[in-house]
Amino acid sequence: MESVEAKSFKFKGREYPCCASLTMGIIGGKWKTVILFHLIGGKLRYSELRKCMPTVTERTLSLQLQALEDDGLVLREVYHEKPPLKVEYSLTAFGKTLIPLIQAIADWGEVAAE
Amino acid sequence: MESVEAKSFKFKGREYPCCASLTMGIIGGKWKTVILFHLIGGKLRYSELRKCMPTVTERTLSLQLQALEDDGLVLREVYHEKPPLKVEYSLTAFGKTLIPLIQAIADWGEVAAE
DNA sequence: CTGTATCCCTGTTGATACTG
DNA sequence: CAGTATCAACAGGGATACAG
Repeated sequence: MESVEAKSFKFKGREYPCCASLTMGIIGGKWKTVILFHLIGGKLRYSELRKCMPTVTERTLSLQLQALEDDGLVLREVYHEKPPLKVEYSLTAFGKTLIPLIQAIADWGEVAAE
Repeated sequence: MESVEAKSFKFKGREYPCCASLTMGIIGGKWKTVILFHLIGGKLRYSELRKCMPTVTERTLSLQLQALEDDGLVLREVYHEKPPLKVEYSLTAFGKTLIPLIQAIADWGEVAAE
């Protein structure tokens, strides 16, 4: 059909009108890129993430981590062997495909900062 | 000082806790990357942008364009020579520094789309 | 043609307290 | 240690009508 480009992009059941908005729907929001950025270096415990991001609340961090996990970007591993509960977060293989993008976002932010 | 990394990133008077969140503060939101993506190809009139983005409302498109203009990413040129008012939007030099990033965002979205 | 003015709804984020 | 529950606040975004 020669209609005016009505094609849409789908991901996990959500629809987006543009490939750019699909990406933003996944990594957008105030904290997701920050979490992903810190996870580039490797696994981090919940408490380590909080130290990296002192201004986020526990609730928000928890919610964003869940969203990232649901989208398959982040892996959550629980070690409950002994009382000091330990949970580690890391990038999945799919999440790692975002590394160049996250790095570019961080780099641009450094340059643009006054 | 050896404090726990309290440095912040500033842009246009706004403060961000991380270089990644600075970038997202500028190009984040539901529509900004879509607008920038369409402007990569060159100047576009208001009505042309609307055709590219059929699902955005006039109000939102207008607000987002203003925000992009305020941040110095987009140039707004008005031609009011004859009644059919004409306004063209284009990327500024500063806005063009975002092209690789926007392109990467769009590319990732295409690959991730199901 | 290119917007702005209202009004309202919703999602996201935050503060605080509490639990396994 | 690693969260969840609850409540509250706010900004982004949408519908519609109107203006330069």
